[in-house]
Amino acid sequence: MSDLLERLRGRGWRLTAQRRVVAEVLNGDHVHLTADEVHARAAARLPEISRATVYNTLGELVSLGEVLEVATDGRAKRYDPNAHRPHQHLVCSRCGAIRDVHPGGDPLADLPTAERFGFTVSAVEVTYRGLCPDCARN
Amino acid sequence: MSDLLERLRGRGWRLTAQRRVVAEVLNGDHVHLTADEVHARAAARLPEISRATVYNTLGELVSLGEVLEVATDGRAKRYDPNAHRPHQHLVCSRCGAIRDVHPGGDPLADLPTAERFGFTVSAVEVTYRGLCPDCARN
DNA sequence: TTCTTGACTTAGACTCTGTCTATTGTAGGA
DNA sequence: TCCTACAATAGACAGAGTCTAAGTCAAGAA
Ligand SMILES: [Mn+2]
Ligand SMILES: [Mn+2]
Ligand SMILES: [Zn+2]
Ligand SMILES: [Zn+2]
Repeated sequence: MSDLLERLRGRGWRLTAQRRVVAEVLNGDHVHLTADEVHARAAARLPEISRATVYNTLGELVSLGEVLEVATDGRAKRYDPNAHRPHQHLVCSRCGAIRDVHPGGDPLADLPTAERFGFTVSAVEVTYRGLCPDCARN
Repeated sequence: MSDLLERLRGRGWRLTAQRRVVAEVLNGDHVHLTADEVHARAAARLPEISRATVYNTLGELVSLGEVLEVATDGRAKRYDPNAHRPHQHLVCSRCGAIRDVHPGGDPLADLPTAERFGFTVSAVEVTYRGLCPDCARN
C-alpha cells in the first residue's frame, strides 16, 4: 500500500495524514466499503477527518484508476481497491454481501459488432445476483 | 399496452386514471425513463398526479414483473417496460444514452460452480460501457 | 530553517433520489 | 346509490453525495 502512496506522490499528490489513512483503510482483498464505512474506519485513526475529504479522496483514487467504484442496487456505492485484476461481483440480494469472482474469458467478446450500434465499447460490468449461503439457509 | 392494463386488472388492480397514465408513458422500445421523467410525462396528461403515486405505481409494476428497474450508475434508477425479452444495456459514459442489446447465450452459464462460493445465483446484469456514435465523434 | 503559497481540509448547507405518513378521494362491488 | 377497502395526495423525512467559504498546512524556495 505504500507502493500506492509512492505512485500517488509521483503524480503530484500532496501526502496528507487524511489521504494516508484513507489509503490504509482500503487495503486488502474482498474489500468493498461504502464511503461512510471508509469514513468510520478512517476516523478511528484520525478522529477529525471529514466526510467531504473521504469523498474527495475516494473520487481522486477512482479517477487515477487505483480504486473501483461498484454501484450496487439503490444502496451506497462501494469502493474496491482491487483495481488491477479485472474481476466481477457476486451480490446477495438480501444482505448485500459482495464476493469477487474471476471467471475466464473476456465478457467484451460476447458482444458482436452487429450488436454495438456504432458504440465504442470499452468496458463491461457483470454483476451476478442471488442469495449468499447464509441468506439461502434462512 | 392495454394488454398490460388487462393483465393488471386480472390481477386485482384497480384501474385509476393515474395508473393508466403511468402505463401509457411506459410504452415503446428502448424506453429507459427515470421516475421523475415518468412523472413529468404523466403530469403532461394528468397534471395533478403526484410523485408518490408515480413511485408507488412503478414499484408495483416492477414487483409484478411488468417493468424492469435498471440501476445505471449513482444516478436515478431507470424504468424499462421491455421486461418480457431478456436483454442487456449499452450505456454511453458521456451522455448517458442507453440502448438495448440482445446477445445470444446465457451469461449465467459463464459462471462455473466453483466460482459461486455457495451462492444461489438467480440473475445476472451485464452493462457495456463506452461512447455512443455522437459522443465518439465530438 | 523559515517563509510562502496554492493545494488541501473542514463544517455544514444544499441537492437529488426515494420513502413514509396522515389525510382525503374514489373504483367497483353489493 | 351507497359503502368501504384500496388508492392518491402533499409534504415531511431520510440517505447519499456535492458544494462552498473559510481556515490549514505540505513542500518547494530562499
Ligand atoms: Mn471487487
Ligand atoms: Mn432495456
Ligand atoms: Zn446474504
Ligand atoms: Zn453519448
